[in-house]
Amino acid sequence: MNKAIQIDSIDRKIIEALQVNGRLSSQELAERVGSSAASCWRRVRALEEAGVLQETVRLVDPVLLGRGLDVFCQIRLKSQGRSQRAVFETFIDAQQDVVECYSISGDWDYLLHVVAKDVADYERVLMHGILDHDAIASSSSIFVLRRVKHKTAIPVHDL
Amino acid sequence: MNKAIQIDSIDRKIIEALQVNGRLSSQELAERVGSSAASCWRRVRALEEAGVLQETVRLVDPVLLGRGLDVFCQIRLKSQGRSQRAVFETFIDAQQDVVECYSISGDWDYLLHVVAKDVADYERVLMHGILDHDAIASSSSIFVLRRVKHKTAIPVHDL
DNA sequence: TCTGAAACCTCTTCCAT
DNA sequence: ATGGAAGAGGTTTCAGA
Repeated sequence: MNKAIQIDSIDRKIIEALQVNGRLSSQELAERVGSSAASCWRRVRALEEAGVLQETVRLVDPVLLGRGLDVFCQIRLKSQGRSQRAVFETFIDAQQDVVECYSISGDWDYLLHVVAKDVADYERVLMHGILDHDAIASSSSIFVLRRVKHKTAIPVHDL
Repeated sequence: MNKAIQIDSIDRKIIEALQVNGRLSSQELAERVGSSAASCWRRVRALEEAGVLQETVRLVDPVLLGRGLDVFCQIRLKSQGRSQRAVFETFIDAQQDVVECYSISGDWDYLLHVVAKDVADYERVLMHGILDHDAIASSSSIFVLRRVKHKTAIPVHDL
């Protein structure tokens, strides 16, 4: 991990390919990027050690798993002190229904992405889970009507 | 795809495990869920065919790839008509820097998740990319100061 | 539904370039 | 640093019980 690395155009293609299909073998990568399997294998290992390539995960269909409601929830804390924030973040980390949490600029302190079963379930998560926390002053929920685009791959065309 | 499926507690464990590590073999899955490799392999295939298990993707470190700035951008369209929305969504789908787009309830029509290099890059993406689009009436940007939590796995403990 | 075994693929190293 | 070759080891897939 965390050894500096120089990324060339072949690395770029490897990263691009693995972000879309994390199961490609060195052989398959080699064919796509125009190199050899051994070379690709070495590059992938180097990119892993540098921390560029992280976990391989399986994506799932939330609707089929009964988690059809996405909500973004903005949170304001009573105080923005370091300890207050640390306690809140530890608390959020333990909340299974909160899949993402960002510290943000502007009127609110945090933006949460909550994955709920339905509105009733969200009410439960929010009122009897999140908002029960002492540190929270107020919140505002943005309900997702539809996922228009949902990618995990970040662009690397301009390295 | 899309054949209805009954998910039992072993399927649940398989989904849980693959959401965290998408490279687990049938053998490894079998050990974790207390079943046989062949059985796990059949279950995984059934879950894939049902559409529950989707792609396997490799996650990357955005900072090491020069994409250290996340911004959430709320968009209001000039009109919410069907064709206006369709045109906008097609446009957004083509924008590499927009990794997520949600149609939302409330004061705004869409919530975009943009991954930019830095503030100057975001200004370019927003002003000379997104806001150039005719359909947009106004926008408001929420800058991410820090990723506190960022999971791709959704909870399945309560199926 | 499981076990076992065959066929297949992949990882990993070594070596010559 | 690269590509080719090759053995060890793991994975998929299909019989047969």
